Amino acid sequence: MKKENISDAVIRRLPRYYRQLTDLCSRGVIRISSHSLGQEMNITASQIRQDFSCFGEFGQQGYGYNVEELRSEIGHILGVDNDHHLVMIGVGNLGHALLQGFLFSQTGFTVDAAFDVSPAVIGTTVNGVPIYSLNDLETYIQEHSVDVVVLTIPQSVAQDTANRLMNLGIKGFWNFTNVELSSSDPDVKFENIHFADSLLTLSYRIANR
Amino acid sequence: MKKENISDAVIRRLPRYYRQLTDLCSRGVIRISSHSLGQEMNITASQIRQDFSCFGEFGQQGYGYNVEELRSEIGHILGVDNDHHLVMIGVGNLGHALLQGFLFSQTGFTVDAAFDVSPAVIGTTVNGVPIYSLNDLETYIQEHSVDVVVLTIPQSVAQDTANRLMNLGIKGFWNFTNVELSSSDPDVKFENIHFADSLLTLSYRIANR
DNA sequence: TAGATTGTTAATCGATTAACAATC
DNA sequence: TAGATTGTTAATCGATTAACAATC
Repeated sequence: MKKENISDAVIRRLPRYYRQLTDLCSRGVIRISSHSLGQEMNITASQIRQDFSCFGEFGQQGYGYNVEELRSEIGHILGVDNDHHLVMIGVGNLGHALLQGFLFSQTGFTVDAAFDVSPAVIGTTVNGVPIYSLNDLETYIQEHSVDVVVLTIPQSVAQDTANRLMNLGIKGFWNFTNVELSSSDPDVKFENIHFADSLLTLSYRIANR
Repeated sequence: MKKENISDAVIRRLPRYYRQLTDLCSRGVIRISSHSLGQEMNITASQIRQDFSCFGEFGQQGYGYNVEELRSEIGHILGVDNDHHLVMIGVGNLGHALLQGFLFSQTGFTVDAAFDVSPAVIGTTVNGVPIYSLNDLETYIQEHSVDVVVLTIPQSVAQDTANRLMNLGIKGFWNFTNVELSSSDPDVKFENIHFADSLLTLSYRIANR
């Protein structure tokens, strides 16, 4: 039975399922049961069936799940075939590294442009992505369809820049600044990568085993 | 009452508390109640008191918490004053960006060395951190105390490299490869930064609001 | 003292796990 | 058909929230 409200915990497991299924595909596995999938992922079979059942009926009794079909269903749920468009704000070391190394296309995103304040990079291209002046942001956003912005800018300007982008109608933020961004509009979504938080939890766990 | 088993959910909130308290400190706030802290962080006062009570009694009835003191207590719990030592494996775009931009010292870590296979970077220094050949890994680890390694290497060599490091006794992995690493030793801790997983959850949420 | 706020116990809520009828 | 495995309902477990006596 499809559910109305999907919990955050379920959503966060979806990319892991997708990753595991992609791996199974590449290993040539055709079908898999919730039990075997659970063994590989350290998740109970019950949870797997519960999770999938939030979105539909993808399996077959007595058989299990077709790997390729299930992968494609979960990809669809995650929106990898939605042709999302993205621009990057801030092309410092980290922004540069993402443009060079992160496979945006594998998650269904196209990077159309990047913006920075430094004359040294404005007008150049990184991995095929043109870098414009942050002064041209308003014009650009009004003329293009942008689903998500990546914030790879200094902490100090994070909330201000986010506000500027929200005023332009941006509703998806992939936030790499170590700042908790917020909005009064519940339709605006923030996804944070907090490096420091992550390393601190590791610090805690190596000190408390 | 101090608890024996701290749940993962609590641990993951600690760095956020630490961040918020650092901010309060810098704003000159001296004391705060669980209620006001909760308002600022969008957490119930109950949860805050529950969380803190896992580790001790840091507040005072009728007063609340001393911001600076509480910050220091939580920092101590997280291990920021433990003088953890860290080496980086793989100095590509991302490794480079982290060495240049991430403030390791703010989380109590010292980066002593980095390793790579590329002759172009071996022997050089990035932000004061010497880059050695991956061939010298064994010797180095045996001669130095290393608490955590950062894995910023290609997916394809992730698990093998991790195994090699585990054999050398490394028990803390900050893993930036999009691979689920595992170990049979429960004392080995992995903390993953899965960029793709993060962006996919954002993709899901902008498509389903 | 009176008001505020803690730490903790009890109640509620939600998520995970177990069980099982349905059925391929 | 018999065995396997699903989707779903019920039971359990754990985490969050509410309530309150203790006390600064």
